[in-house]
Amino acid sequence: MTPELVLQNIGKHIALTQKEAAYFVGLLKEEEVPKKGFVLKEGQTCKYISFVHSGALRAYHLDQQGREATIMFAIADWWITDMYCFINNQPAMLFIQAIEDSCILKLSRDSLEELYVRVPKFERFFRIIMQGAYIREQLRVIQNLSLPAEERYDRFLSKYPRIAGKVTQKQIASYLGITPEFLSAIRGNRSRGK
Amino acid sequence: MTPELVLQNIGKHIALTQKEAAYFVGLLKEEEVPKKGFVLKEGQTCKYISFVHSGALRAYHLDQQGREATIMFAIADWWITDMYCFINNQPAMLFIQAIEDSCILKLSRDSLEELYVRVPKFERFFRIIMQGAYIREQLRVIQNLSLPAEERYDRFLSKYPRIAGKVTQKQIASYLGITPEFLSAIRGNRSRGK
DNA sequence: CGTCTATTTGAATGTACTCAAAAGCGGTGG
DNA sequence: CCACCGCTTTTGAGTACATTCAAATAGACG
Repeated sequence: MTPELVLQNIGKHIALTQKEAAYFVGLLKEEEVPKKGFVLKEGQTCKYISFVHSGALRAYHLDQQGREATIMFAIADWWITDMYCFINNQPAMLFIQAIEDSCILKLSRDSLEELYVRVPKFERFFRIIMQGAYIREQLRVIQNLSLPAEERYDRFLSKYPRIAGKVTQKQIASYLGITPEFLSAIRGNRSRGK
Repeated sequence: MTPELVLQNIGKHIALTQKEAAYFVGLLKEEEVPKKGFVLKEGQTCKYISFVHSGALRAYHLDQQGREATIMFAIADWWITDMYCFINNQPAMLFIQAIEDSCILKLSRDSLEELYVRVPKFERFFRIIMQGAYIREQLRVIQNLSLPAEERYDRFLSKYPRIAGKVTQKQIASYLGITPEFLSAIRGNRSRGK
C-alpha cells in the first residue's frame, strides 16, 4: 500500500515538506482488516485513529437491550476512531468493524502527540478535521430532532450515495434510529408510489 | 468587562505571552445582550464566534412546521456560534438568543484567520475546542438513538445542572427532542414516585 | 444445494404527539 | 399593591408514528 492517498488527504489542508511527509508516514501502521473483522471492540483501549485507505468501516454502539446504534460509516479517504475514548484514554464505547475487506493506516495517540510537537501544522490539519466532524454531527442532531424518519432516509441517500451502496438496510436503519422493519415499510410505500 | 475570564479559558490549553494575549484581546468585540435579545438570527451572515463572559445563551433551529429544536445552551466560559455557517460563510440556520442578560466577546472569522497565522498556537486551542464539541455532539447522537426520553432527561439534569437551573422546561424539551407536554408527563410520574 | 442472515409483511402494542383547556407564574401598568 | 396579561406548565382524551413479535420470503455465501 502506497501512502499517496493519505498524503493527498492531508494535502487538502496543509502543505508538508518531503521530510515532514516521510516522518509522518513513518508513524503510521498499516493494517489489513477482512470483512467482518474488528478494528476496535467495546471495552478495549482505543489507541488509534485510523485513516481508511480502501474498503469501508462502520462504528456502532450496543445499548443495554443489545440494540445497535450506528454512529458513523467511513469509506476510503475518511478518518475514524472512538474519539471520546481515544482522547480520554477510556475503554471504548464503540465497535468499529469492517463492512468489506479494508486497508487502514493507524496513528497512535502517542505518535499524534509527538506529531503535534514536531510538526505543528498538524494542529491545523486536525483542527479542520475536528471542525468538519463537529459540523456533521450537529447537522445530524438537527435532522434527528426536526425531521420524520422518511425524510432522514432520503437525506441519507442523497448525502452519502457511495455509502448507501455498500451497506445493508439494517445498518442504515440503525444509523437513522429506526428499526429495519420500519425502514422496510417506508421503502415499501415509496416503491408503490405513495 | 475585564478579559480575564477568556484568557483563563484559553490558558487551560495553551500558554500565551503578554504580547500575544494583548493582540488576541484586541481582536475581540464586546457586546451586551439583554435577556431575549438575539446574537444571531436565521438568514443573517454568521460573522462571529462568541465567548460567553456572563449570562446564558441558547442556539435553536426552526423547522418547516415552526417547531424549535434547541441545538445548544452556552453559559459563562463557553464558546458558541452557528459553526457550519461561520466556517462556510453561509446564511445562518440557527437563532442564538440570550436567556438572561449576557455579556459576550465576539471574534470575527477574518480575525480568527489572522490569529491562526500570527499566533499558530491558536490552531491547537481551537483544535481542542472543536474536538470537545465533536465528542459532545457524538455522545448526544448516541443517547438520542439509544435511550428513552425519560433517561435522556435524567442525563441532561445530571450533566448540565447549572444550565438546568436557568432554562424553562419548554427549552429542555426542545433540546431532548420531545414536546413540553410529554416532558411534563415524565416529571409528573416521577414526583408521584413511579 | 443448504444454511444463515437480511428483508418483507402483518397484527398487536407502546411511546410520544396533537389539540384543547385549565391552572400556575411572572412581569407590568394602573 | 393588586389586577391583568401573556406565557409556561399541567392534565386528559384521542391519535399517529414507530416498535415488537412472529412468520414468510428472498439473497448471499460457503
